[in-house]
Amino acid sequence: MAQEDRSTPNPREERYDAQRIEQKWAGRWQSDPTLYAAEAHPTKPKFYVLEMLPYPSGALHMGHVRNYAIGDALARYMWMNGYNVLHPMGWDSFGLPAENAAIKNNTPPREWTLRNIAAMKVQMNRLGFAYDWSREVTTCLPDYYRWNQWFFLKLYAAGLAYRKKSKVNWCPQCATVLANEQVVGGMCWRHEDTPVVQRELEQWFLRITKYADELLRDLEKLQGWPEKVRVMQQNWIGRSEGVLVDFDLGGTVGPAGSTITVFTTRVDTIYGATSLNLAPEHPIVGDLVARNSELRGQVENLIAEQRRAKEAGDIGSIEKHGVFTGRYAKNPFNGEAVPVWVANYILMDYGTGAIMSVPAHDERDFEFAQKYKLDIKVVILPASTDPDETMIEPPLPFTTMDGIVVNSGEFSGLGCREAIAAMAELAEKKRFGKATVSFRLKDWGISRQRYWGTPIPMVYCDKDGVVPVEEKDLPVILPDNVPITLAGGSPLMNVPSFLNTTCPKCGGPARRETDTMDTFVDSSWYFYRYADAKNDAAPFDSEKIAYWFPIDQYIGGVEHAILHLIYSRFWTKFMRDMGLVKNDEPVERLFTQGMVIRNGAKMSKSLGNTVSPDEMVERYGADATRMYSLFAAPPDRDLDWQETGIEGVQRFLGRVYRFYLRNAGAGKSATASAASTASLSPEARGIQRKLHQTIKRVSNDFQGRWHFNTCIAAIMELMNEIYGAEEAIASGKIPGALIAEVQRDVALLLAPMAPYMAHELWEMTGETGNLLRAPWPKYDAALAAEDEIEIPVQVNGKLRGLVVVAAGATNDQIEQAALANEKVKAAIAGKQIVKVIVVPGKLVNIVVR
RNA sequence: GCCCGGAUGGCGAAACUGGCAGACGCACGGGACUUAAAAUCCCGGGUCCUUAACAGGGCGUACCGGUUCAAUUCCGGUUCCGGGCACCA
Repeated sequence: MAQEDRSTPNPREERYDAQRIEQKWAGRWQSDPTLYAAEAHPTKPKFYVLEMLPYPSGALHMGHVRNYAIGDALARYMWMNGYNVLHPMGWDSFGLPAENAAIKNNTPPREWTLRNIAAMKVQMNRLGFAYDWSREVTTCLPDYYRWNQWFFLKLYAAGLAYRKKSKVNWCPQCATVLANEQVVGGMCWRHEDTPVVQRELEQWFLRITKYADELLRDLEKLQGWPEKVRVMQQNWIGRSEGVLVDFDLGGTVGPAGSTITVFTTRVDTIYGATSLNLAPEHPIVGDLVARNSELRGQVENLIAEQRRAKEAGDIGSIEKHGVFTGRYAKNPFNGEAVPVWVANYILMDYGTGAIMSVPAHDERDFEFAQKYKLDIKVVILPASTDPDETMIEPPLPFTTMDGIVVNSGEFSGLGCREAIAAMAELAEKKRFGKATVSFRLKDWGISRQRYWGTPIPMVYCDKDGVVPVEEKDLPVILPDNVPITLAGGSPLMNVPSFLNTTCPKCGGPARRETDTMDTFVDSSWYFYRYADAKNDAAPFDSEKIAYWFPIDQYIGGVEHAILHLIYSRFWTKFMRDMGLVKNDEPVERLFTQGMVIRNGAKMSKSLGNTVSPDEMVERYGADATRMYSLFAAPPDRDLDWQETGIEGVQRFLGRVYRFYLRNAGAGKSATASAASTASLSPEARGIQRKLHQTIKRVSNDFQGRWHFNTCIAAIMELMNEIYGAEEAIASGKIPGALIAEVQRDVALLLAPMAPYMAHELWEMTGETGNLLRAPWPKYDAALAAEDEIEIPVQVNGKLRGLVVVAAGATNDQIEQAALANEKVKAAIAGKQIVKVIVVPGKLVNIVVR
């Protein structure tokens, strides 16, 4: 084999060959499992950085790459800043797609899932993400899901898991139940075209509503979360304060009682109530219409209509109508009898399913009352300092809270807010009502009639009823070889060896629960398991949690702002109350990155605008792929993927690489060590200044707002300056020691964003130590400072000239220089100077007349 | 309807605290190197007007108005785009 001649540059060497470099380092990194291992450390500060774990669909998509590129950059930056970093990864690996795949390809869900995990792990490693794989969590394996079951038993024991028959959201495509949170505009969150229907089923619920108040209140603590997410959760919890008031129907009505309790946030308007409107599904409606078949039919129609509207997602826009029951109810405040109606715009699942209708002061009631010519009684007037003006009739409906109550007996003359308090007090005293709080948040239905999930560890015994599995008998193993169909009902019902068991109480024959858990249970606490992933005696050791928690930085898509993040918060609060953890909240700082889009639309298979990470890595390398995803837009904004953009980043990396190649051994050949600033040539001083300015900009962006696009731009500027100084380098005006310093620091600055390149460059400079443990470069403010600065001079706010002054010039000196400028002189010639504004170091504005 | 974002060249974007609008990159045009191409390196560029050219001037950050010596930035109003919530009583 011919030896290559070293005196002539080999063109293949000059080329930046991403594949060669990245394969080499990937091999080294994977052979050292301790490289990214985190351990509790006595002196180093800890930093737990976490990205949302993926569902193992089989391949990463660009959204993952962006998410993980951000997290990895941060993790590497923190390592280099001396932190003990925990940066784990895992797999949200239960869920329906595995069953669909099983049917389609005749592959068992477990096999399909584990194969996908293996494939995606290869992708992640190829991309160079620095995860501590010794802490890997795979939620579909018994060593994880047994703790789901364990937690379920604890929740059950605490009265926070309960079973009830209820109307549930059913997706015909998934053939299973959905939580309220998974219904998006009446459609299944997974099948945008499939309307969700209502079914009545026995379901397991978790009592998240017990924590509703705390979940709301603690949002205040989450100052490290995006405002947007906090507002979304606040809306979702939907707390509203109101008053319950009992209206008496007079005499016996039926099993559902003889009073109707309404919920209102505007009890101050109760003297204006002119009817009482019930949800069609309100239990008392049946009693009210029992003796009238015509009415019964009409109510049936209302129920059907409401259900249809709910399924179609357009409840909220249907025309209001209703039927009069022929009955009257007594307003306990003024003794008036008001007609009782059943109306299609009243919902059973909010408040009490019954309202008092106040047409004068509620838009919806107003619309309803107009249609049926019901009375409209004004009881609120505009507040005014002028008593005569107060009597002006407002345009109806008049819904303000800033009004004065009138025609309301003893309450007349009060402001709305005072009236609400006084009326609530009276209601409570006279025992026909009380102040209360209503939430939009509902308990979390976790039963799924599916195979590929955590079995709910409960048993049904004819003698003892519902009995929990004993802790020592966990895990309840999900059996293999289960025939999967998408017909209704859990596939586990057809597995006798699973279904038939013995009662933990009496030992007699019993049946297992065949429903499995919502996969959001898995993701509600997985990040705790990372802290102690191999523990087989407990979900985790509380001391390890105390060290690592809360998560310092969580990064993921905003699509999880409600579901995953509210369940996780709930789970943490429950674990805290159990005494397992000390933190009230799981996540200190949350970052939600923007979507990756292409041609202005979200990437999706149906649009055919997807970009494959594998293809990008193959064509441009992992570094270019990662770096482009950081460069193309600030991380919180949507990113429009453009093929030509990634080429630019690749070109830049090549440019950096060639700079090192051409100046190999710069440091060694240098005779002088770090030359003193005074002795540097102007060219060298320019490079030195730019280097320190660059370190400053990059460091600031990492610490502050994470605008990686601008820190990459800063490094590009530095390289442009270096290329511009090529002659000075060749002529020796720039000392080797300075070039070596640039090379060292640029390798470090690139390390979080382009780790392969950074490691290669680091090695090229002759360094042998682990780059991740090398300290992040420090800038010297004095070296970064400019000697002289260019100051724009404006005349009447318009740019008229530029003057160069020393960096420390006084305002007087700057002003003199500005007035001496020829262009400025011309612009102010013949005019009178009114004022001269000097902003030190920034600008001069001369105001003339 | 309510709440939250956003709007800057042909494109992605920058301007962090009210102080030169458009850094950096893409695409494009020109040049160097090459037999040629690729790669690489260098240069150019918001827009309109005046000019043979050198230059110079006007306009310009969605739109209208305000505050200020000075506004992409602050205030008031409007439009469009994206997201969340929605007969929630």
